Amino acid sequence: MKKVSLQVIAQKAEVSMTTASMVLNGKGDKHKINKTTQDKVLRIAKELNYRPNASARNLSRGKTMTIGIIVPNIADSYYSSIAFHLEQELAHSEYHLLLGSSLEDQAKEEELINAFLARQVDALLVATTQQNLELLEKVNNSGIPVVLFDRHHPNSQLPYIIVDNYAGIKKLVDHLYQSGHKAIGYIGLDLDLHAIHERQRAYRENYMDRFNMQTNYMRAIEYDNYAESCQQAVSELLTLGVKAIIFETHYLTLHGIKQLVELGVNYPDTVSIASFGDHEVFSIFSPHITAIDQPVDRIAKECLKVIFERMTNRENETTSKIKLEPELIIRNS
Amino acid sequence: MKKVSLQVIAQKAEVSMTTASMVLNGKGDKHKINKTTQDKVLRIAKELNYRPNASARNLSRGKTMTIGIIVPNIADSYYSSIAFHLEQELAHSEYHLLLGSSLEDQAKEEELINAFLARQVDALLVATTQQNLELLEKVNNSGIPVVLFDRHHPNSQLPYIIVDNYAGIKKLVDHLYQSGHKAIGYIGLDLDLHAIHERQRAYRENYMDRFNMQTNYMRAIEYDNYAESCQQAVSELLTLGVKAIIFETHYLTLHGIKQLVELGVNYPDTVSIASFGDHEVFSIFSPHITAIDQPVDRIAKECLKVIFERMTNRENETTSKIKLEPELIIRNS
DNA sequence: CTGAAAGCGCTTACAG
DNA sequence: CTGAAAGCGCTTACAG
Repeated sequence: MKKVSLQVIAQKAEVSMTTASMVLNGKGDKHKINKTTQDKVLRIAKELNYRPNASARNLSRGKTMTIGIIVPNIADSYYSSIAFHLEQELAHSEYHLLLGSSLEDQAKEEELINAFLARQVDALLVATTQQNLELLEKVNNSGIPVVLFDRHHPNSQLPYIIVDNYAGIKKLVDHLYQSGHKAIGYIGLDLDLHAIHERQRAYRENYMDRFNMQTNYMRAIEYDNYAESCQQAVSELLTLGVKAIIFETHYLTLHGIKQLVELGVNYPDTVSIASFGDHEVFSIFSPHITAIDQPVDRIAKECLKVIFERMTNRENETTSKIKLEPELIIRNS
Repeated sequence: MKKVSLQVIAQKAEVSMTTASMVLNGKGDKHKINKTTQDKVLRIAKELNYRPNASARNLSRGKTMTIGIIVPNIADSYYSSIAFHLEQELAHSEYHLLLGSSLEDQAKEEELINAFLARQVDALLVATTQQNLELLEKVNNSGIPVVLFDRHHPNSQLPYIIVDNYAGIKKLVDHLYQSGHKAIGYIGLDLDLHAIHERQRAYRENYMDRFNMQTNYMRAIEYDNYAESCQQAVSELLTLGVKAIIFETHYLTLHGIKQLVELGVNYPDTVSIASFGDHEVFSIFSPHITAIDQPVDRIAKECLKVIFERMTNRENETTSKIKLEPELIIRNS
């Protein structure tokens, strides 16, 4: 498995590198190259197991056929399944994904953006911390398509694909209320993200304000040690006599359940629970957990659609802003 | 954000590209370049927000600072957390991960290997389908370090990091037996993987053979529709009067539980369950699930260690074969 | 201490 | 129909 270069192919086929290159790039017909010549080049390339050196190709084409994707945490099932769907969509293209986790950290995200740019990614997909929006806009304006997904900021002009966070929580609140619950708690994160603000606003407006609640059943906990904080918040709300709890993310739901189990509190008998964000296991363990489903496959598809549109029609500056309607899946929690 | 190249930096700093390049690569001192000159170059590069073009650098260095990782499915929590740990370990290096899912498919895996090679990855990490071992060995011998993880084949000379599959299942069998179970079922996959064979052999030798079991409580189901098949297998085993079930992977366990829940079969009262492969939720929902834990962080660390050793000491041809001892976590299932 | 120049392996206008 | 040659943006032996 010696490195076989275009030059080698050209020599063996007794043609110029130009010809070899054209044939191998499928431009043989376009350049009206002899069928026989084409076949010969192709055959030799195959025999020698020729793999064009992508670095060289990238350099001269100015394209790398790679898309950078930055998420808070690739170990999070939500993000990993988006990555999976992206990958599947790209499977029969020449594109590949370069992966990075920001851990919700501004500096780390910035590093990743810069590193990916240095690597000349053709596009950037980011579930952003929202703290590098300026940089991302510069990048986007400089010609490298940037698409935000999962999180965006209303003041930013960047294209995005998100789920309607407000609507999602509203559905949860309405569902619980209609099920007869008056004391509905909410456990969320204190992250400064628009998505989070929207979810919390939905809870406030559709529950607290609407029913003029006096007691504050809402908790916004620290992201850094959300596991324990979440469990503690559950206990607090329980003490306050809450009869239902909405969790802002699937992993908060998981930790909330953990606490209920540890406390021996029965759900939904003693307290109902509902999750923004579905999880594979919510329809496995008993009782099944009511949740807002975020359509990962659609998110992935739309992201790529926007990217490829922007990569082809440079003129088409229609900033695509897509807000998907999340679905309420009523189960028995 | 115009593209600023080395040339631009060199001009502004009034030095040659050679000098600029050396300084920016931290080789200024080595080449005894004037402190003042160095500062000037560095300052200008910073001002202009210089990002060296990685394609060009790759081409001339013959290195890409990227590691290809191929897993069966990045949406699988086990693989995504390995990817996460790899990424964290690499966070302060210049390395990044190029990601691919093979879906247990030989052709797809081969495509990924070839595509990654064309992209000149510096190393390849693969949880292989075991069907491209020859190719992988060629790659490895050609100087690009290949490390298998999670799966390997005894006949292959490739370095690997795996967990002791045999020991893992043995621990599960022994644990269940010591807990008083005589009728222990086993639900696994019919994939032709050494890891799988080892697990099944452990069950056969340490349970079936050892206790001379007449009835076959073992099921090896199709990977392609494992969800339904697994649920069906659970029902079958239950009918046979099995009092405990060992699941070969964490996702089989999940689907097994789903079936028990649907059937209204109580665990561990009616049937005990144990999982090869831990999962975040096993210690959340009640009852907690007894499982064999595969140390993802150690796997990630060892993979990189082997890779970097091989990348630095080309002579050191010690094929590293590491088998990690998996831990039995006894919970109440 | 610093620079001119070759080279990495492709692609692609240009010429014939 | 096909080729010679410039160029992509770096790195690095070599020379001084």
